[in-house]
Amino acid sequence: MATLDHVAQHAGVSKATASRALSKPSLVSPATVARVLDSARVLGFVPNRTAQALAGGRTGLVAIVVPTLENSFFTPIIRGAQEQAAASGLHLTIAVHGLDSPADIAALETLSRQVDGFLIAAPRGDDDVVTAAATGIPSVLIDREIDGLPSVSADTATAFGELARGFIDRGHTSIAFVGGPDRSWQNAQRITAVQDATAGRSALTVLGPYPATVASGVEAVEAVVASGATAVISYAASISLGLIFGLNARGLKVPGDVVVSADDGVVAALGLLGAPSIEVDGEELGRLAMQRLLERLSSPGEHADAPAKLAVPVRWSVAG
Amino acid sequence: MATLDHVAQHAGVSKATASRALSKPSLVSPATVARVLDSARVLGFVPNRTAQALAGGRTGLVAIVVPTLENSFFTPIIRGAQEQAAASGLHLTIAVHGLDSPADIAALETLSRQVDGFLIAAPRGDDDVVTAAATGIPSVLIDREIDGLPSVSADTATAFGELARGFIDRGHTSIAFVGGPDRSWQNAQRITAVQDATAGRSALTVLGPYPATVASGVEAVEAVVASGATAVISYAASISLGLIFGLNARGLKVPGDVVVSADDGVVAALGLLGAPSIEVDGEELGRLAMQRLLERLSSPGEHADAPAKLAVPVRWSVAG
DNA sequence: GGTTGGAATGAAACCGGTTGCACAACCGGT
DNA sequence: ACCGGTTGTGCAACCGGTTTCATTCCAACC
Repeated sequence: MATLDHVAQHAGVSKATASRALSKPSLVSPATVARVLDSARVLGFVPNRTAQALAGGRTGLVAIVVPTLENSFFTPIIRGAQEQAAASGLHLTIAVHGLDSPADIAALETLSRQVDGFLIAAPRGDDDVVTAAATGIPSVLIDREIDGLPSVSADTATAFGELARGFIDRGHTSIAFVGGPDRSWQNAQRITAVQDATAGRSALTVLGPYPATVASGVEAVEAVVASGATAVISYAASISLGLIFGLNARGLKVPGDVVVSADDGVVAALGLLGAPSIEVDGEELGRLAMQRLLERLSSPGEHADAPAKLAVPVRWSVAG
Repeated sequence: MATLDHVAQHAGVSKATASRALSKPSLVSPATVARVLDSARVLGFVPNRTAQALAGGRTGLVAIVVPTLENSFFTPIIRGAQEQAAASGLHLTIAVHGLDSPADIAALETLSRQVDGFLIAAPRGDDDVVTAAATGIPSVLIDREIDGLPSVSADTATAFGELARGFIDRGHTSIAFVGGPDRSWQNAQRITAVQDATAGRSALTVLGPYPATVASGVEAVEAVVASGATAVISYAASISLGLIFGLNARGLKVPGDVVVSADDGVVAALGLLGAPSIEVDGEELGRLAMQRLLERLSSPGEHADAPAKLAVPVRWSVAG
């Protein structure tokens, strides 16, 4: 395996010059640069990332923390982040937890010494816990907003409100909201949005919390039916899928007792069936968050400026 | 940030002794070990992975290559692998591609210089391409078997065959198989299993290839209906979901024109509805594969023995 | 023509661990 | 009392780059 030393020798220059020729060519005469580059090519030189990392104080590794992998909402986010990181030559590693137990916090503390930055998606922990974890290492939140921390979130609240309004306009007078995890920021946002939209205009039953899985959608059917709602809005696409299954199994037709889904590529399929839906571009979310993180990594001086909370608009449609 | 030097100083020993006390305690007197450990704790010492990597020639990073993140089949695998890796103090990074294009191969070539080992899940590339990629770096295949390479695969063929037989026993005489990606090894296994089971006993229409998504399930409904099949077996849970949606939308009841699903936690929900199903424990798959990889990493001498192809049994149920 | 300053380069320190080798202390055996 | 053999420890080299600092060379300037 060719090292920088070999390249330098082959090119007849010192290791220092070879290093500069490869990473900061402007500091070296064009002729020398050409010679070094040529030697590197001939020898099939690939710089050792580990050595670079040790010398540069950077690991070349960033971590994304997600509360669960079960919820397919997070996979496009991961992919978007991964692509963006790869474009900058960085690796992405995954840690799975919600940042809401002492063990989680300790794990993140350790992890923070081993990576250059964090992407923290939908953490369940308290504001101060999350803030503590994000302090001392460049971090960007996803789908959670906390003062003082940069974040990228899907602006689903607006869409959920519109959805509720759409149902009311169509004559529904009793709406059910099947809620997601208790400590989810997005869940709180959505509940508030739906509450605001229905206030004084329609009955609203908030159910939950339910984990964002198909199984819990099935499980929630009973409560939905009991609520007497004619329109249902759920926290997540997976829950909606379960709802539709369960309602069908009970002999209820689904475009009829309308069900709404959010957050997922599955929505594309639901869209085909004429269901109202909200579509979050998770890949974009991940990409943007990683972009922000990379910016912070490359210009560490700009801690000062107020970290931006970026709200990414989502697509939604009321009619099928 | 505390370094080994600080710990050594604090404990009143040399850097070398401190290092040994932490990584090879048997070489150091118990009393000294205790003292060093104590100092490390007090100072909050976390070993610098990069330095360890440089000195040890290991990166402490392993990669899992998956063809897509869209198919939720892979997420439990990733989680299982991640947990197992974390238990050994290794990071897991994700690369997304099917190992079937020149760009993919080049990317993997580069990646192989930056990680200690590969987990390659369901690669689409030819045997020799995959073999070439897995050569020169410890690798374990998941859901793909190739002579000469260690692998861990779900033994779904058996289950698919049983499923088909079950349908036939129940009187179905026309079965449709909605196939997955063309170059998927598992898909080929499953088609063969279903063909063998139906041979001479039932008509069989093989449809596809379809990507493993809900949308393609919806898309496949037309072809399924056209085939006249009264029982449908699909390659993946996501496809089955789409099928059920689409069939329902056409006014067809689903336990009735039976649909089978595979490979997913979603199956749990389907099970609730009485649909026949196959359940693969992806987490176990990922865990086992990572275990095999870790073994290879820790004992590099044993290249010699024939690498084992491990077939993990899957749970399946014909009746609801 | 001597001084000044910038460009190009090399020697060596450094990042933070691991490990081969040397050395001292201490063991039981004869 | 002497010796081969552990055991415990420290020194220094090493992994493969990056970076600081000093040095050399040359063109420009007064």
